Parts: sequence; structure tokens; C-alpha cells
Amino acid sequence: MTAKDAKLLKETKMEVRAIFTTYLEKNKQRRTPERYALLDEIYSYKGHFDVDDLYIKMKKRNYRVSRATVYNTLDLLLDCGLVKKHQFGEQGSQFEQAYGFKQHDHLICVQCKKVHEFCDPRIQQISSKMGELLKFNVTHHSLHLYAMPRKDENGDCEQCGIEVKNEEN
Amino acid sequence: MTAKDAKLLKETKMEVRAIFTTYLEKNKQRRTPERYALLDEIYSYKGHFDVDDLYIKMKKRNYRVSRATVYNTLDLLLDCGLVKKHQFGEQGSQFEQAYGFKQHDHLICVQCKKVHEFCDPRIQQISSKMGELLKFNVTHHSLHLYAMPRKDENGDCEQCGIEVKNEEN
DNA sequence: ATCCCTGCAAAGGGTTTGCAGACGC
DNA sequence: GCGTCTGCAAACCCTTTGCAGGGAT
Repeated sequence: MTAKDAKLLKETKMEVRAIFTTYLEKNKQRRTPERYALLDEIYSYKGHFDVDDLYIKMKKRNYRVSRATVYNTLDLLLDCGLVKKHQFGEQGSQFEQAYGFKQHDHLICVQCKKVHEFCDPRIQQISSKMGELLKFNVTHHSLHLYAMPRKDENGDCEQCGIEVKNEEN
Repeated sequence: MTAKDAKLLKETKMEVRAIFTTYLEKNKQRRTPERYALLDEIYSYKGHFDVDDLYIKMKKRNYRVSRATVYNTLDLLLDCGLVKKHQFGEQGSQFEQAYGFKQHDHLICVQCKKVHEFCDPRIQQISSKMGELLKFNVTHHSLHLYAMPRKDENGDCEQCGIEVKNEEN
């Protein structure tokens, strides 16, 4: 990480802390060290994480929080819009930072389960058009594309290197 | 149900049974009565259902199947494309018939959780464009719009009649 | 000092698994 | 008859809950 990035990261962290503080005060919630420590940890990385990832990371930092607190804090962060929640595969929820990130959707590699991001303005158009049609106000959406990687010259996945299986039908 | 609908339903059931048989033979799976009974039950209703719905329906029909068999059979039906699986809210998976239904997506009322269907050809365009861009072959997708119902003259949901809550922020 | 938040561990709900017996092949 | 599918129940995983003690206000 460059010095510039580090500075930017620090600024972001300060901003999200401020937002969180305002939210907690407004909602008469206590500003506990655990909650800020979790927020800090979340904004120290990019990409998706699940509850256990976060729990383990905190442990490695020698900052002990219980899973219950992780869940509790994530609920608060979801509620104040600092974190987004996704349900990709079959199991556990995935989360990601939400502050300062622009709207995007996800393509999931069916082979290696890696998640890629993309943007397309037409999704907004579809949302509002369908809301209009069905008489709803769309608040949010989730679009997941599930896809097979293309083969490289060795027949392996260009992304993850695993051999690409042929589809059967 | 009109006589015409009944006839159509019967035809559909025969067609899906034939597809299932072909699939089972091809994949060296046994053609057990439980599997056909479940397929039949699934194609006797419209709309979404979860594993327990199906299990209960079978029980009411006095056809005893274990939950394990329901899961097993649903896996097979998913694999041969006769059933589609969805993960709407937080919990359990939902399923629906897939044969003879055109591609559609879902709008979920955040208030009453009722699921509405819609179609928009632009989603296909987005899928293929993004596949191209990221070098994947998109096999399927899921688009969920989460939305608040609009209020009627009494401030209630036009769809479900429950009072529409104001959003807080 | 209050009482909400935390940690811990147990409970919960949906799904999967292991095993013995049944049955499609 | 062989091998696998079924039913049953226990195991599993992620998440929620209950309770006693500690810390924010």
C-alpha cells in the first residue's frame, strides 16, 4: 500500500466512525469499544467477508469479541448503511463495506465460487420501471450472474486455473 | 379449474414425467414411486413452495415420504431443470416449477414478503454483455427487487392491506 | 447507579448424513 | 440377489437467544 492509499484509508475510517457515532447517538445505542473495533476491522480490508472471517480476524488481532457481538454489530452497521449484506451461494451471508462504494452487482464463478463485480445502469432502469408497473417503490435489489469461466489454451479456467468441466446437457 | 385447464395440466404432468424418466435412466438413477409422486405433487400447484410445504402436502395426500427423500428428489429435479430454486429472504429455499415457464424475475414486498413476478428482456442483455466483459459464460441469474408497497387512500398497502410504515431515515 | 451490552453456551431452524431395512433393477 | 433409495434420527452449520456479569451513560 502506498502512503497515499494509507492516508485515504485513514480518512475513510474516520468518516465511517463519525457516521456510526451519529447513528448510535440518534438511536440511543451505546458506543462500545467492541463496536468501533469491528467497524475498524471491516474497513481495513476490501472484498467480501462472512461472520466467521471477521471473528477470526479480530482474534488474530488479539481483540476478543464474541460471535454474538459480531452479529449484533453487523446488524447495526447494516441498519446505518455502512455495510451491505449478500447471500451468494447456499450457505452463510457475506458482507462488504458500503461507504464510498458505488452501486454494483455480482457475477459468481460456478466453478471456484469467486465473486466478481460489475456495474450496469440498465439495472436501475429496470428497477424503476418494474416498480412503476407493479406499484411498488423499489428500495434495493440484488442481481447475481452465475457463470462458467472460459477455458484458456490448456482447458483451464482463465481466472482460477482449475480445469473447466464441460457442461453435460 | 376448467376442463381445458385440467387437460392441459394432465398433459404437462405427462411431459414432465417423461423428461424425468429420461433423466433418471440417463443418469442411472432408480425410478422410485416416491420420486414420481413428488414430481406430480409439485406440478399440481402453481407458485412457490418450500421443502416443508411439499412435505406437508404429501402427508395430506396420505403419501408418506421422508424429508430426506424430498431433498434428494428436489436435487434431481433441479439437476434436470424441472424445478427452479430461489433464496429470497433470510431463511429456507423456495422452489417452483420450471417446465413450460418463461424466464422471469422476482419483486419481493419488504412488508408482507409476497413475491411478484416480472419479465424484462434487458436482463438477458446485461447477462451476455457482462459475461463477455468478464470472460465468462453466464448460465443463469437471479434478480430480486425488494420494494415497499405504495399506500392506498387509507395509508395501507395496496397489495396486502397492512398499514404501510414510513421509512425512517 | 442504571440497565444495556458483552461473552458464553445452549437452543433453534433448515439441511445433510449415517445406518438398517426395503425395493428397483 | 445386488446395490441404492428410503425413512428415521442424529449431526451439522449458521444464527439467535438467555443469562449473569461488566461497562457506558
